[in-house]
This record gives sequence, C-alpha cells and structure tokens, in this order.
Amino acid sequence: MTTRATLTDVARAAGVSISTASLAFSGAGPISAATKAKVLAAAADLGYSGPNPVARSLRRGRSGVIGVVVRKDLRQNFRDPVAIQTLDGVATTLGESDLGMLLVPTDDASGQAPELLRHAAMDAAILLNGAAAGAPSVRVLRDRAVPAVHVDTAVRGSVSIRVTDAAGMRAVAEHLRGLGHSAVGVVTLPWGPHVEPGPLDPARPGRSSVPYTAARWAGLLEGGVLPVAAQVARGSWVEEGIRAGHALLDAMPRPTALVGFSDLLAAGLLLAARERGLRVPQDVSIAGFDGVDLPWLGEDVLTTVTQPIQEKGRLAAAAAIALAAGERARSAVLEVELRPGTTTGPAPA
Amino acid sequence: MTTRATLTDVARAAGVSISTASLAFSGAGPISAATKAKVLAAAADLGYSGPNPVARSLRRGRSGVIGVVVRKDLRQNFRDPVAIQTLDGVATTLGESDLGMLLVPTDDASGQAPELLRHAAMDAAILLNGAAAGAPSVRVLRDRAVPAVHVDTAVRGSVSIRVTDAAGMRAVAEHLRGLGHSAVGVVTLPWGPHVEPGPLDPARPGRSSVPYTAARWAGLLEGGVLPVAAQVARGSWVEEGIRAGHALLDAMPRPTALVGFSDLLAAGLLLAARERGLRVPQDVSIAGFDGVDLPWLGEDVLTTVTQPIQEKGRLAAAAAIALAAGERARSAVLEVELRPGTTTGPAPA
DNA sequence: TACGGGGGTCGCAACGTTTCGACCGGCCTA
DNA sequence: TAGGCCGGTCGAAACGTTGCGACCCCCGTA
Repeated sequence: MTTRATLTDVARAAGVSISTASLAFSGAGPISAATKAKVLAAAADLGYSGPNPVARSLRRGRSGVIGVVVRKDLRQNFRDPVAIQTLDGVATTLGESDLGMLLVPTDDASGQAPELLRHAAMDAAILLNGAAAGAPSVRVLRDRAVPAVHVDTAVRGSVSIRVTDAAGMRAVAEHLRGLGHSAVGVVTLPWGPHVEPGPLDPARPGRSSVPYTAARWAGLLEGGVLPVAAQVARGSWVEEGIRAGHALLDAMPRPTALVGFSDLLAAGLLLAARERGLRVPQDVSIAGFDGVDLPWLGEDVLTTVTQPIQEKGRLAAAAAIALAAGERARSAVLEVELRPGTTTGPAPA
Repeated sequence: MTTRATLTDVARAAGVSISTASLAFSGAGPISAATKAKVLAAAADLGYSGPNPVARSLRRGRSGVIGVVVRKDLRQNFRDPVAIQTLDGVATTLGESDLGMLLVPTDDASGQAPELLRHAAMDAAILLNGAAAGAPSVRVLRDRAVPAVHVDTAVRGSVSIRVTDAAGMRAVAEHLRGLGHSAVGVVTLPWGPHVEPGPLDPARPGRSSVPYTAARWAGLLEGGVLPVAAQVARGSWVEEGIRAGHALLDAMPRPTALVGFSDLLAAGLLLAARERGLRVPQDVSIAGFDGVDLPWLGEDVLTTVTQPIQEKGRLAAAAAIALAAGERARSAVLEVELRPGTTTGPAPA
C-alpha cells in the first residue's frame, strides 16, 4: 500500500519549493495566482487533500480542539434537555470558529480522570460536569495547564459561567407565598455524593455540595419558604419527579404547592398529581426551574424560572476560545426570570 | 511567560538522553526502575505532565480521535432518545479504548461539509447523520482517505451498521392486521430533502431517499398494510406526532390504528388521541418504532419495535476502531423485535 | 580466560508542517 | 538613469515526540 502524499510530494510535482506549496494552502502570504493554481492542480493529481492536521497543529502550537467534559453516562446526561441545550450553545459557538469539540465523558465519583483527559490534545476545556475545585478532572487539567471554563460552578482562579440560581428560586418562593401557599413540598436535584436520594429533613438539610443545588435551596429560604417536606432526586429525571411527587403528596398535612429543582422533576410532580386525580392548580400548585420545552406535557404550561441555557453554552465556548488563544476571559453570571404558567394558582382555602 | 517544559528539558534535568526519558513515559521498552523514577521526579519538578499529545500523534501517525458526524441542530437531534442512545453506545466503546470522540455537527442540506470535517485530525469517522453516498460529508471523508462507518445507511464500499427496519415494520403491519385493523394511518419520518412535510398520498408516495424511512414504508406494505392516510413528519418529535395525529384522525373514515415511524411520533399520536378523548386501544390502536423509554407517557405501554440502539453505537465504534488501526471491519445488520404493549388491541367493530 | 548474550542507554532520523528571513527581479519614482 | 520598494519565491530551522539500530558493560558459561 502506497502511503499518503505529503506537501513535499506536491511541491516536487508542481516544481515549487515546499514553502510555496504551503502558501498555496494556508493562504497566508503572497503567492501568484498562477503558482497557486499549479500547486492545487498537482495536489488534485496526487490526491492530496490538504495539509496534515496533526503536523499543522504541532507546528502552530494549537490543536484547534476544545475539550468538553460531560458526565459519564451520556444516556442519562443527555436525557436532560438542559445539558443538551448547553451543549448546543457550545457547539454553535465553537462551530463558528471552526473549532473541534472533543467530548470527554467523565466520572468524577470514580476518583480519577479518564485517560483521555490526560492525553488528548486540546487548547482549552469546558467543564459541563459540575466538577468542583478538587475534582480529578479539574486537577488533571490544571496539571496539564489546559485553561478551563466551568459551567454552573465557581472555581477559584478559573473562569466560570453561571446563572443567578438563588434569585430565581427566591422568585418562585415569593410567587407561591403571594398566592397564599404556606405548605410547600420540594424535590431537589442531587444533594452531593454523601447524601442518599430520598427524604430530606427540611429543617436540617445540611449544606449541599452541589453549588446550584445549594443556591436554589438557599433561594427558597430567602424567599420565605421553609418546605414542609423535601425529597432528594437521583437525577433530573421525570421518573424521579413522579416518585418524589407521590412521596410529597403523602405528607400530612398535604402540601398545597410543590416545587421541582428542575423542569423535568416538576413535570414528574405534575404527572404524579394527575395520577392521583388532583387538579392543578386548584388542588395543588406546581413550579419548576429551567424553562425548557416539554411538548408532551399537554395543555398545562409549567410555572418555572427560565434560564438562558443556550447562552450559557455560547458564553462558555466564547471564553474557551479566548483562553485557547492565550487571551483573558471573564466569568459571567446570567440573569434568570420567573415565568408564571398555568400550574400555579391561589392556595386552596 | 515561560514556555511549557518538554521532554528535552526533563531529560536534561534528569541527566539522561531524550530517548530514555521517552521510555520512562511510554513504558514501551526496557528501562531500569531507578532511571524511571529519576525521570519522573525530574518531570514532576518541572511541572511536565506527560508527552505532548500532538507531537506524539504526529510521530505515531495516529491521532487517537474518532470523528462522530451528527446532524447540525444538536438541540433537535439530541432531543431524540435514539440519537442519544446511539451516541452513548459509541462513547462507551470508544472510551474503553481511550479514544477521543470529536463531535462534528453537519448540515448536509447546505451542500457542503463543515470546515472541521476537512481539517480536523481523526483516524476514522462514524456517520450518525444518515448521510447517503453522494453527501458532502461522505465525499470529504473519502477525499481525505478517512475510513468511515455508516450507521443506518448502506454506502457502497463502506462499513455500515444497520437494523432490519423493513422486517420490523412488517411485524407491526401483521400485528395490526391480526387484530382486524384495515384502516391504518401513518406518520413517517422525513421523506427526503425534496418532499415537504405534511400529507402524503399513500397510493403514490414515491420512494423515500432516506434509507430507513424507505425500508419502514416498504415493510408496512410487505405486511399487507396499505395506509388509508399518511403524514410526513418534519422530524422525530412529539409535536409532529401530535400534529400528524390530529390530521390522521380527521380522515374519513377514521383510521382504527395509527403507526408512527418512531416512538416519539407514536407518543405524539397517543397524545393527540387523548386530547380528542379517544380511548386507546378501544377506539384507536397506536404503534411505534424504536423501543425507547418514555417515562412521561403514563400508564400506557407503547406497542413498538425494539431495536438494539446502543448496540448499534457500540458496533459502529468497534468498527471504527478496527479501521483506525488499519484492520478490516465488517458491516452488520441487527435484528429488531416487535414488543406488543397496551396501546394496540382489536379493531372496533 | 575468552566469548556470547542480554539488559539498559543513547544518537539520530524521521513525522509533515509553518514561518522567518533572505533573496531576486521588475517597476515606479525622483 | 539610479535607487528603493514590493510582490513572489525559496532554504532552513523549528515544533516535541518515538523507535530503530548501535553501543556498552556486566554476567554467566564453556
């Protein structure tokens, strides 16, 4: 088998120097139209389809690839519309700069970063896995001196893109209080590695080690809502919302309002309420967080807090691009907004 | 700013040759424990975190990256559980070999392949975008001599991983006929670039240019079902299923059974039927295709055809790994299976 | 004592590009 | 007509590895 043609071969065939041949492809630098055509013709002749990307990267000192660190179980992870929209934002912005997106599935709970993260070429990384300061993935990147952008997590000395989680949840709390609700049940996102999913004592929850979970809980309290019952979900899944919904609706006295820390959880709450024949919002109000599309929800429009998810991804990508180019990048905290729907109403008398 | 340490620096600091230093990291070749420790110590001292991946790739002639070509709009694309599960399978298998997964969003309709596909380093590619033989993405890869694995599409001279779409849909048709249904409405997946979404004449549908759409339609006919009404969906989305569901249920005489070319579409059909107060399956039977989890569907268990989606991804990745290593890989066609649920029943009298 | 073998180390030549500086004419301007 | 400038081309030196072959020395064996 004959090996692939290189720039040297093309140059020889075209009767020019290697430097000139390079110019014909890179476009940077002066070259006459005639020469360029000659080189391109020779290239076509030899089946040469452009400079070897690896060699180019080595010479340029840049790989043109941004690592995107996501949670290991893509199947669960990408079932979450929030993750997908973030990724979509990232992909859009990276695409505009012709940068590659290397997906790196990571399981920080395993205690070590994947081999890939240690060895793969990348000019910068975007951490979508919510890894905190001490996490393996973060350490590996630091050791490799790969600049990192954290999404939804603040890490000292790193750029991070976040939203005002606490303020958003406070708005929900105030909204519910304004409607006269005083008995509120809550299903939270995972609380942290050392807290089991299931019931949570609202009076002594301990501090969640997941930044946005902690922030959203804090927001609830700031808004004057101390839940009468709480459940910790295994993940942002509808099934968990259903399970938690039944658990919460079993509480005595029954909560008049239920809050999900994500829209998927809230959708589950809604389904649980429906299963029990409860009318929403007459019998029970339900609110979520995220503002994602749930086309299968039917007539109901979920009261929720919309966050600019795609924008978060785009900003993260833009920051990563800047860092990859050796420039500085700034952290950002984006605003969220309460969007009242049809699933919340006055508390029953 | 001081530039990053290289193997040369480490070797010098450790007082050994570059080759020996390399040995300490690659592990390939004989090296005394003492020397290795010395080199590693020097490396730690200099903050050297292992060989530069790009240089290594250049030297080795392999980048350790597999390109995964997906449809452009990640947001729509990844809303589809099928796409996600496939990707999950791919990621799992690639991860086991410590290979990177470069996500390349592509819009073949635009007529040209993304810059990234032309220029990014990859040892092989997996096409999840259903690109047919002539598509830009396929051409670019061929020109670059990047071996490709096609999923759900057969391309002459390339490896492809598919399922028995026709057989699956034939099983659905036979199932429905066995239940006495003769008036069947269908919502198909997109038919091809030059066929508008919306109503389709079941008697003269023309041949779909999307291989699995064509195969599934053919399977229906093979099973003895000539639909009385048909709708072409914009994509595998619940909303489209709902829209099509209403359109199909408006047909006179009303179909007694509805078939969706995907579970998401079928779920939409189900929701449309519910919205109209129709009982499933007493008033209308509904069947889908894919066998994905739809936890929000409630009590109903969708009658569907399960395909080994994750397995498809795993096989595709395995094939890509083989091709990247210069070995041969074989195409595969996986079996699907009818899984009767609670959404199909005897045709109303 | 001489010889063979093997573990460990080292030099050097790639891998395929980009880019910097030098060089060479020809053309414009003074 | 001479000087300067600029468009176009070229050589050569990196970029940071890996891996082949050579080499050296020590030990075991004949």
